[in-house]
Amino acid sequence: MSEHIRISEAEGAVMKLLWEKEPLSAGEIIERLQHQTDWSDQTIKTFLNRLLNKEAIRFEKTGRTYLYYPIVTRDQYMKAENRSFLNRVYDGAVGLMCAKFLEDEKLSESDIEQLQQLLDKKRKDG
Amino acid sequence: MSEHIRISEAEGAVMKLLWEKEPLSAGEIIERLQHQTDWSDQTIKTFLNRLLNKEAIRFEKTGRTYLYYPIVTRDQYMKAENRSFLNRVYDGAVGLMCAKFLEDEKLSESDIEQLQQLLDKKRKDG
DNA sequence: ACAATAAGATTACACGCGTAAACAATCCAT
DNA sequence: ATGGATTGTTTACGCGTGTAATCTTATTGT
Repeated sequence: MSEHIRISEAEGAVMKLLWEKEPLSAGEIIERLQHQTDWSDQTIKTFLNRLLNKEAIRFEKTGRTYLYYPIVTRDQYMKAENRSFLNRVYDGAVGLMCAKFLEDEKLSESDIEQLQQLLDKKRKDG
Repeated sequence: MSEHIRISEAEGAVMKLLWEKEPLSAGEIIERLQHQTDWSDQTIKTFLNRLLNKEAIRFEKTGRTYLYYPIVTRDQYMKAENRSFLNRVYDGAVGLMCAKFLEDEKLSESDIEQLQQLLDKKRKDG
């Protein structure tokens, strides 16, 4: 069942673009990525192809241009990555993990408030 | 300068043992890991060797037995993994990441309380 | 002292991924 | 219709990793 599609880091960069705006043509994807990275167009095409093979994205051929759409959602991706990270590094100990992040990373005021609200809600009906 | 030692998932399992109790002999490490995994002893020896080469661990030869010690600390490891995960998946957005974890994962009462205290403290003197 | 055993070192191999060149197919412009 | 440009497909290659067999060296029992 859907056999746990694994999206690599570089492939993730492509997916992020498609999650922002869908669909995108190969040209658009290449252009945007070349602003952020130093990948050649061929390299980016490779990633598109691998994502197609993994069925993480699909395309629709409208006349001359291929338009790409994500199949895997950002939410699915984040959830899967979270799980594997949490288990790999923290053996599933969410509390420890969050604590470590809060300890090391800078959070804005609004981040903090937002998290406090989430925690409150979780305490009530979690 | 310490050139960012990258510890793989399987190697991480070895490190975790050494972070729990230090030092350990190869035999002890092999025995413990074979309870948790289905790796052969040779496989585990490979990981020990790679960790030695990466200088993530070291050993002391006391008579016949090699005793292994971690060089990289658990804290260094968690910090590095956190950073790379945060950037890879969330482009550095800690708030978003924590929110996603809180949304998807179960936290115990005490986890929640602990985190709330951390957030309080962070808001004050962060 | 020597054979058996144990422990570490070396070598191996397939697969995913980052990286990209080479090749093929399609379409526009002339 | 044809050649160049565009875009997609195939092939390639080195490195890290999971997986382990084999080789070497050291230790220990007899």
